[in-house]
Amino acid sequence: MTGHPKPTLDDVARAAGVSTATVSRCLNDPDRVIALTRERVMTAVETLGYTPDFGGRALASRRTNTVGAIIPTMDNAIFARGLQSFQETLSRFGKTLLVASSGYDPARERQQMEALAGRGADGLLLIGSARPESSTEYLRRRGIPFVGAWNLGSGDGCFVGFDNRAAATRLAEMVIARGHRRLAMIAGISHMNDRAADRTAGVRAAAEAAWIAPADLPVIEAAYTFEDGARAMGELMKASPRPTVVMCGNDVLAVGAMQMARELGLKVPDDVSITGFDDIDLAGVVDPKLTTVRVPHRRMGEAAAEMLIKLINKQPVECRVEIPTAIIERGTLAPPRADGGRLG
Amino acid sequence: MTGHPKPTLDDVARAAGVSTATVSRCLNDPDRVIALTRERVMTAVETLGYTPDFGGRALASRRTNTVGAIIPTMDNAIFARGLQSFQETLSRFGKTLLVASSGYDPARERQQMEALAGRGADGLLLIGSARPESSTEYLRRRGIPFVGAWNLGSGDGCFVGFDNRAAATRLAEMVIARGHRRLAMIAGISHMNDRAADRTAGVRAAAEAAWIAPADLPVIEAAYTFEDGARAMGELMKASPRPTVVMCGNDVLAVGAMQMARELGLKVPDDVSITGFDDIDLAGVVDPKLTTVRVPHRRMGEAAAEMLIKLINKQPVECRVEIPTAIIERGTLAPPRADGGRLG
DNA sequence: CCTTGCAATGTAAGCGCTTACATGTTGATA
DNA sequence: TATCAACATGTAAGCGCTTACATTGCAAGG
Repeated sequence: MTGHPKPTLDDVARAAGVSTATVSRCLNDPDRVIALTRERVMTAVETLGYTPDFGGRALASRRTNTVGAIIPTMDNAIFARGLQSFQETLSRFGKTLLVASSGYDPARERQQMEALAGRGADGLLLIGSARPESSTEYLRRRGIPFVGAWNLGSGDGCFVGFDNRAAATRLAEMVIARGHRRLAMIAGISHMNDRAADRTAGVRAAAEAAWIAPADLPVIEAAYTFEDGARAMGELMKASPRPTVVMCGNDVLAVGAMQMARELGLKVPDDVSITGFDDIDLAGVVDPKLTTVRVPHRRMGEAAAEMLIKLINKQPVECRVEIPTAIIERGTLAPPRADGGRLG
Repeated sequence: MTGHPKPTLDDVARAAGVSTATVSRCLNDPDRVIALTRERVMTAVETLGYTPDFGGRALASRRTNTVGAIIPTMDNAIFARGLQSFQETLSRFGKTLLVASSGYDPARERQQMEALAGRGADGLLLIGSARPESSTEYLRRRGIPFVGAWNLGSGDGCFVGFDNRAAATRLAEMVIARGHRRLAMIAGISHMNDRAADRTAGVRAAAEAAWIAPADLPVIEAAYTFEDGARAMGELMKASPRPTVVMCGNDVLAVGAMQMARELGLKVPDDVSITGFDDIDLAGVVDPKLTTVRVPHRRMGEAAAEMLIKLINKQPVECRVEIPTAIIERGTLAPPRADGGRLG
């Protein structure tokens, strides 16, 4: 009864007593087949446990209805959230998502581009805009449209994302307006990560505009873990006089910094203020709740999907969609203490 | 210069002045081609921007070197971690991972099985063991090996995972040994989630063994968010007398519960003890640090990949690999207060 | 009763690749 | 020098599907 382990269209056709063309039509455009036949075919499909071979189908039809996404890492809630809504939107349009990760390595990203192109991706979602010209050139040559997300590129590609730099500037301005003059920053690793680099640049710009000397804005880069945030905070707090506020490149680092502050016996925000970036769930759970920048990932994923689909269909698109961010004031930012936070 | 947007093997062969067979060999088994020819071919590949078509290749060679994974949701750090190492291990063996998500819906899981089978997956990683017989039957029929992960199934399939039930029992026994007699539990949603169900069952078993009445172990199910954990905690704390300990089905719920405790003015662990499950990074960051069960996801992902590859290669395998868990004692579990936690 | 036209189905040519087999070219051996 | 491996490359047959085109059957119009 079990028969052939991997039935083909031919097997189904034979079992149903029709031609392969009819079976194919049943599967792709059922209305073109009379009900009686269709039923026979569907029964055969069922009993044989037939599943169409994607490769064969793609080869013959020259369509895949597949789009790819290359994210730096899967191990990061930030991308997961946006990707989820990207994928939901795609599937509303009958498209399948293939996800690959690059590990923040441009060479690997390029590899994955080729892998996805080879798998027939009609379009690609990439993160940010920091990549060699040759990579985008490759896609352009193959006629594969792509959109950069999570950031707004400066080049001529299509982007949907946040103005990380401007948001960081606004937050820093707010911090300075509270009276802080000795800042510090725990930034994400900026190498090949334009989001992290932009956030740092934004804070620096605000500091400069307020005549704060670079020496009063030390910056430490740290990987995306609580521990790295904590370690960086430890470094920063060794200075004398201490910074009165530590601005972090993301919420994970900020929470790590808060933990270290606690261990050092420093009260947040009385002894030191801390700010984050992203507004992940966690930001509302820590004590005190984190002052941060809200970054609406779901909306962005949706917008990115819509843009990409338009590009694939060669419809006209607005090629630069900015998703607005918002500063969320909670409990970790306060004016500096009157004594200026001197040691002892 | 740009030429054909999507060059094929034929184009490369023509450009290099060789046959398609030679190009194919250059790409798949370079040693079988003399260096001079190989160079010509590679140059042509380069200048044309050629990428092999996966569909064509799979069709002709009847191999894909692809394995699939179907996880309940991408939006969850728990799976991300294990999946990452699963994928790393696979790529050491030259295999590519395709990830799909089911949204905890068996019908959708089945769909994804077919999609991955159609894409030529040589094997599948599934989560847990709760699924209709017909789904596993489908895979068996098509000769696609699969392993269930994150839990140890009872059936005849292959599994690599944790004994969620036993771990929960051990933790509950420890809680009871500390003197707690009025427990409560905030469980994950158990519908179609054997991990959550097993953890609840484990706690119940320990309670029963200690002659704790079911009334002294109320259980509320809550979704995987801080907020749901907090809400459930709110419910539980209305009881009088209050439970002296709240055991949570995962760390996210536990942290939500801790937050609510704080809002209610309850000190953890003095007024109420809380335990988690999973030992995510966050568990070491909250204050006090969470007592929980460590679940080594990376090791599991690795083991799952190794098992699946053996199955694909039809090598003999130990079909039931248990990854040991460990209770991590930190700050949220203490003996109940002498006054038994009466209200007021 | 023979067209005509349409609907339902069949026929067969590839889609881009791999690979068994055939062919051509060496250099070593007899 | 003839013979024959051993090697480098070419030839061509599909892999499982879709689809343009061909065929068939049948109702309606002339």
